[in-house]
Amino acid sequence: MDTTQSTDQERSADRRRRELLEAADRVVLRDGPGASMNAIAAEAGITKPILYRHFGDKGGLYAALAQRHTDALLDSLRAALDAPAERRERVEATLDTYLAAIEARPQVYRFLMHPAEGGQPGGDQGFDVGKLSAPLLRRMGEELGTVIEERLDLGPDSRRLARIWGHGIVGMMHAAGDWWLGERPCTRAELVRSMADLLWGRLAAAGDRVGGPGF
Amino acid sequence: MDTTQSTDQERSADRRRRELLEAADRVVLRDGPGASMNAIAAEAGITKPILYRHFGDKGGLYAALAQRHTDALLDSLRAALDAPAERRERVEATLDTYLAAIEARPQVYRFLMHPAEGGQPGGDQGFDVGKLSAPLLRRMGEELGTVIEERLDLGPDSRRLARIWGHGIVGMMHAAGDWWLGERPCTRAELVRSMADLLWGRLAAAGDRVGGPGF
DNA sequence: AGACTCGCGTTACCGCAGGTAACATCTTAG
DNA sequence: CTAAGATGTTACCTGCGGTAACGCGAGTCT
Repeated sequence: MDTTQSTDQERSADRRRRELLEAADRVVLRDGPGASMNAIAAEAGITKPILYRHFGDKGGLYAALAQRHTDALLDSLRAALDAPAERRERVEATLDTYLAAIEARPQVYRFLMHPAEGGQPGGDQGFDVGKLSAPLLRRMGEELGTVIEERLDLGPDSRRLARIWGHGIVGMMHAAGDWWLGERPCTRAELVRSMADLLWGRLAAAGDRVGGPGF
Repeated sequence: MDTTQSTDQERSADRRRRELLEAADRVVLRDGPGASMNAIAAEAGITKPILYRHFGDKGGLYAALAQRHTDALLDSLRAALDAPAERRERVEATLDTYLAAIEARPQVYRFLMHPAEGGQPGGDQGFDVGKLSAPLLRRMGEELGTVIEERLDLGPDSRRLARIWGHGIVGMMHAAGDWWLGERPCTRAELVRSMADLLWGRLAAAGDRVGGPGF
């Protein structure tokens, strides 16, 4: 009945859990975001119900996997953000870190980016709009927002402003990165510089083109 | 055999197509992005195979639906972008237009945003990373990039820069909007202002907070 | 008129995915 | 030796995307 002497079994369960997650990782890396539970179970050398015992449902496995990668990526990003350098340099390093990560393992990040679909037939209608849209993006946005708020002096509304900017910048990074991955229109460094330029207000500062639209 | 006298049937087919799309629209509006083909067919008062005859597969219906909304939204955005006003005002109007749209019909835009999942079992493995990720986002990004390039004088690399910025800004808008829809941390106007501030370089211009991190 | 095609629509089915119930087994405690 | 409980299995259910095969009414050709 007591909960104190379960260390042994918990250890074992945790180890299995990690093994399963690593297997899932391999499958996702190979098959992309559409990896099926069957495939993951097979890769782990077991069968489906075990996966479900460990993770509840596919969303659970998704969440666990997402947390692993999100943690890892966030650590890298934090390191870039905390580097002792000029702000511009830190921002560029952060952007580059993110892009390097998605460039190295695109399948994984494609898997992480979109929602779990959900849609239980018998259950609720699910009006929680965008509630659990993309965990990685959300966490990155929050994190970046926190960092911005910690580091910068933004006046009275700093909290709100920082969070908005956090999510906004992450979204910019993500969308531009996704597009860049598909089309490869330039080098990573160029992309980084261009995005930093955008954040540095070059859009606002640029001159109008001569001969405007029609008039 | 000839292809000239098919106007009548084409009219009819087009009308049915439109009806089906409107039905699909209603269902997506009600059931969210997980709307099933069966549900859509039922809503339209017909059965599945007809949908497949008209749209090929779910991706086809998805594409058709996406095009409708994307066209409509892009028209609104172009209008905001083309308004005879200061650049800052136009940017704010554009952001606000987008946010108003997703606020008005969140389900629809949630449906539009994420990929079709794909994953044909017998066919290719699908290594086209992010190729067809989110049509709406991509089109908006391209469109905005074009507009930026047309309007602004950005020096030698204007084409590349404009496209990057287009996709980046759209991503920012999307991510911040998605987060805002879920949490509603502030009014729409505040969000718009904050994002415009970001684009106007306030991040770069802000002062460091007194007493930095640990040192 | 009668046969022929052809667009529109149906029922019934396949394969596969997520998810579960029920059974088998191996270890460990008393 | 027996009882409990984790570990793993097979076999199954549901629902979805997608398809094949058939039914039917309207125009067309001879």
